[in-house]
Amino acid sequence: MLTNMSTSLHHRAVENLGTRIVGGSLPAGHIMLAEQLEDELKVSRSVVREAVRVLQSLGLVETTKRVGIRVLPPERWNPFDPLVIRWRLAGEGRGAQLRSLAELRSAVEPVAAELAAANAPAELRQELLEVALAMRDAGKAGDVPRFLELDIQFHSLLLSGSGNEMFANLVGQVAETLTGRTVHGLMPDRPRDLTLQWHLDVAEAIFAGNAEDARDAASRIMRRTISEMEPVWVEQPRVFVPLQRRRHSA
Amino acid sequence: MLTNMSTSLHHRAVENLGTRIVGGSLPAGHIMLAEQLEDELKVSRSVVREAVRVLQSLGLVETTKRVGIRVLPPERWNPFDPLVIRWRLAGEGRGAQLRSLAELRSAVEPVAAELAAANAPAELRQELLEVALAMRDAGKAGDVPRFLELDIQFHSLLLSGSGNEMFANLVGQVAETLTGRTVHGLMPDRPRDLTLQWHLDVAEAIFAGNAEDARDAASRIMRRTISEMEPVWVEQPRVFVPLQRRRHSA
DNA sequence: TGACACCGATGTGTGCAGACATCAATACTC
DNA sequence: GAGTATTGATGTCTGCACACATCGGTGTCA
Repeated sequence: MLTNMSTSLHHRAVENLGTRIVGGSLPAGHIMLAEQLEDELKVSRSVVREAVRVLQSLGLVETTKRVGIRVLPPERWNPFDPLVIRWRLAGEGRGAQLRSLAELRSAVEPVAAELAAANAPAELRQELLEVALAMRDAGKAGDVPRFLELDIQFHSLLLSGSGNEMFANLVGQVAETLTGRTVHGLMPDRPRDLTLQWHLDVAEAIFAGNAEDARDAASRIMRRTISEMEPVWVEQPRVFVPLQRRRHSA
Repeated sequence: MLTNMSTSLHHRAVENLGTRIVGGSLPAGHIMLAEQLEDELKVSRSVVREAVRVLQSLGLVETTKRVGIRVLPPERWNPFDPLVIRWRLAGEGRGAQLRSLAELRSAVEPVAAELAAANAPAELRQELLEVALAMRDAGKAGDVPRFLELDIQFHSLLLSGSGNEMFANLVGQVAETLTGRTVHGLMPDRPRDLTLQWHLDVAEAIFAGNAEDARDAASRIMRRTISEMEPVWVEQPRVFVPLQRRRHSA
């Protein structure tokens, strides 16, 4: 072992291969041999094997005896896995990934708001309201970093408050899109008054237990968000997978 | 090695541990030792280590030197992974899992319909229309198995037609909920006329490129679906995870 | 005497090397 | 062309060395 630093070899191997596959430099159909990977990554057989097993569970590769380790096409990847999402965001697929996430958000958040209005515990409703108020203050003051932080917190609370663990799990991805939007300079210098008001509307409706209003206000935020972000993914080709048989994975 | 049959040792090890963890017989915080797992599963270290690595990538366990392999609480599991979903559906969490999936569907399908109306290729729109018509026939004839098959095909086409790979990836899970609903005897002997009509409405709106109508009709289907399935998950406690820091996974 | 900081022993995951088993694609035989 | 043998890759097992977090003992100081 030559250079060991803070991250395990396994981790680095997964990261290396995952990035290259998702990034496209290892195209679908490309075949690698375990032994070749040992040489290339300068690690032992066990490290390679454990890494390949993980990539296999993500749907990035499959192994066949007498053939080797075959890179699978994107349709086979698990698009919900945090690793895959991160790798896509870091590479060529960034635009398409941001669009997918934004569309997913636009679908989920209104329903999450609806569920939160019906089910969220009292403290969470209270906190949501406070965050919305703080967002308004930070927004009107033009404090962009603070606003971003509160924005993430708001949408995290919303998703958690739904009581749906799948929704709650999207917190990380939503944070990613929100920061990405700011980093890409897609946010106006000072959040629009309407946006601030809609966030307050969501929080108040949830606080009051009004599911329909919460959903409608959240929908408005999502529509605005989508329209603001569209410039990022213009001309990203959509992929229509022609009714493939889904495996049970493995 | 005593009994080797059709599935690899690795696969069986993952399946064994995954089922037990998700099923609850290995509770959060429980600590296992690699050596102990070798004895228990009657496999070698390499098999155990590769299996543990996969479970780690799913968020089911974490490993710590000098401590062992620790089972993680459900909030840490990746709720979107097909394996985790399958294990949950097979065990105690079945009700809660079905609810989560149904809520996710109810969020996603209307947006998918909207996107399909705007983007789907012509052949897919055509096929969707034909399937909807066939559903009507099978429904009126009271042919339940045929109807289920077409229903799955309809919703699969809808999700694929959105051109969003995350939506498209939900096909398997949606099929699971649809069959589950039928198996659990939650379907009326003969699908309601309104349901059949709404499916046709969705197909026609998408065919005509009318996004709003497609979304509204899909929403109606989803509301009906939720209300029909609610009996399955009555009294399932919701979990509100209190603003936990999401790791970058690994 | 008691509390605390230090430090080494211990045990566990991590990584390595080499062997044999298994199985499917290919080549060969008839 | 069908059946069989070969071959080469992954699958599995094992013994070893290392890194390092934890625990317990020891020494110091108050």
